Amino acid sequence: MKRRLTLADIADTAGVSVMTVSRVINDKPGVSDEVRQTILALVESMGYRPNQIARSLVTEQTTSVGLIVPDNTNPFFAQIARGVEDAAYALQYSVFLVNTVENPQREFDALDSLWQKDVDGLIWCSARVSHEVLEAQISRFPAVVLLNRELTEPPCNTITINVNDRHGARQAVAHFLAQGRRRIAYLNGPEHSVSAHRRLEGYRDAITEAGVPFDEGLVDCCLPDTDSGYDAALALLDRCPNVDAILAFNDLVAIGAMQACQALGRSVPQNVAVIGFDDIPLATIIKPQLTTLHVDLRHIGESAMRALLDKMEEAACPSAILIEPELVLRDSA
Amino acid sequence: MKRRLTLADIADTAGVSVMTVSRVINDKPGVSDEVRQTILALVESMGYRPNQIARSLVTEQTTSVGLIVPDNTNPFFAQIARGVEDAAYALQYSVFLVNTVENPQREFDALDSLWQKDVDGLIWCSARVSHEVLEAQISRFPAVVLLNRELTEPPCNTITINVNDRHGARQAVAHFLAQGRRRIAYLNGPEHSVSAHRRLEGYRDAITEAGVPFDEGLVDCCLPDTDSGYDAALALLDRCPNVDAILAFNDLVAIGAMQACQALGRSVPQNVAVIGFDDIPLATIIKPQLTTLHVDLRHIGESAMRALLDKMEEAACPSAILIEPELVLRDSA
DNA sequence: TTATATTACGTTAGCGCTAACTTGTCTATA
DNA sequence: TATAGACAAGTTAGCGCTAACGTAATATAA
Repeated sequence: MKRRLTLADIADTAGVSVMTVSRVINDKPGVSDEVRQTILALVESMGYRPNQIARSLVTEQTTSVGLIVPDNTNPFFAQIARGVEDAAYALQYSVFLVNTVENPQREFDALDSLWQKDVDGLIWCSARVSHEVLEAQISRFPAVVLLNRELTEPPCNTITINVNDRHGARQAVAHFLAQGRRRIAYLNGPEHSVSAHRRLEGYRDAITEAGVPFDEGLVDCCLPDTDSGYDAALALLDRCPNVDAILAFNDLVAIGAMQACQALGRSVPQNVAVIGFDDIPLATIIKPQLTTLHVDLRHIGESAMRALLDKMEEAACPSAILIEPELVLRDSA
Repeated sequence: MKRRLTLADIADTAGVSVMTVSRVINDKPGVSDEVRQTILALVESMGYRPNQIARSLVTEQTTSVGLIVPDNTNPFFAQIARGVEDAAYALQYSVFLVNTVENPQREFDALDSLWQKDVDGLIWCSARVSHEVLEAQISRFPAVVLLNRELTEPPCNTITINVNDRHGARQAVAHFLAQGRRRIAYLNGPEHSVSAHRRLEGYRDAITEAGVPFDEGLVDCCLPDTDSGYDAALALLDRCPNVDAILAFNDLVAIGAMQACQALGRSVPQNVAVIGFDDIPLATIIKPQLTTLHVDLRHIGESAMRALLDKMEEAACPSAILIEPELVLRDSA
């Protein structure tokens, strides 16, 4: 690796001062067209690229953002990450990806490290920390987009993006009820997940409003993956054999639940109807195809990145975005 | 956001020079235990964290690496990314994630941007660029791990990690042959993929060595996703209705192929046996469960990151790692 | 005792860049 | 001709940190 070219190298060969080159590089006024062309040609032929580190030190901008997700192999977050990265590329930003793997220590370390790296903004998905920690951390960053987390008093530098989980869960339950199903179970997600709480609320409200008594035994928690969904559904069907519908926290849990039904000889949707959440690509790949609440995850990722940039440019008022999920009827319900 | 604390702030309140604080922060000798403890306590209570940007400018190290993948939503790369990030976390490094989406311009821009960000190393998956461009780019970085790409004269700063694609494809074909199948098709991946070429070689060699004539009509290319696999398989089965086995470039293509078989009324594995490649989580989720060549992707990601760090620390000799895939028999073949 | 090493600091300079100010030149206007 | 204004540069300083060197005080050796 040869020594990196600096502004001074270009300036020397062009016979001008570093500032003149800097002005050209940053497309700023105060340089004649003639000199500008000369320098531009030199930059091209010598292959000069500004050192972002040095630039960052003085401008206090790094053109990079942090993206915190629980697990990038979860298709839900993979799609969001893809959307964020696509938008970041278009906006000339770089993305630090960090997994928390549902581990508080690692989430904390992630925040610390991103802060030390001086990111211009942070997209924080499914923060599991307490309210106080959340606010304290947010205040350390210039701008933050919070996904799947509400804030009673959102700071100026923050945007929240939430899926209308309550409404989504209600739609699913309404669909079950319309089919005449009454023993409707809910396999919920992680205990500290905000989405999980909201979906549970929607489920309970829809059930009770329809005059069906809420039965704690029909609700259980599990991790948001296929295996956990499988285990939880197995236990559920053992405990309450007359269940005729399962709403799942997300598509992965729904798929696990369908597999459990099949393993127990219950056919889907005849004996047990299943509805998932998110509409990940897998939903149309498995058989029976999964009825689910569609959310355009890639779009959410892109919006998150673009909204973050807006906040970075002018930390105006706080703002909240609510995404409406849409029930997509397929084969499982 | 309040002003960031600097070394000088700590030094002032401690009544020492910045260098003394710097020595303590970096755990270097030349400070008495007493002063060291005082400063450590101050750092703790004031919540000081060094500014990585400033540190990077002088040390020319950023403790961050770049990870280039075609598409992070592809489970193959998602698993690898997860492995890389896990190892990076353990090693106190941060990871820039960049997608190329099979777009040469974007791949080029990604490299440029990572270079400007001064990453300490680069993990480059499935590089699609020409040999010359590859070598030129590698020479710009302190250390590079190349995944799925071979190098005739690997530079000192490079490690290549490859899956033994030829052997994998041979195993699959051998399994088909042992079952008495003779009309064995191969749905290959992207044209510029090195893995695709190697798997094709393994397929052809195994076929011809068994005395079965190689038939070009039984080979086709497609993008490495389910939809493309579906379309390609549909066309294939239309062209050559007597196909009795399909080897797919990867699991996603294999799943698309299975769906195409089902759509055409061909049962898997009775009429057509299917074998995939990679063993992504999906392989055990779909029905029939996919027989495939298992590769421990997460482990590859972790190894890549650790190997990269080794290279960064001492750019000794070049090295190459070869991963042996293992045929996992399930239901599809 | 004097010469030499060792320890525990402090001082200076500079990484590559940009913000803010200064200087010089040319032109337009009274 | 004098004078202000516009433009095209150059000069200076500093972002926060660390490498390299300097220095004073103490410890060790001859």
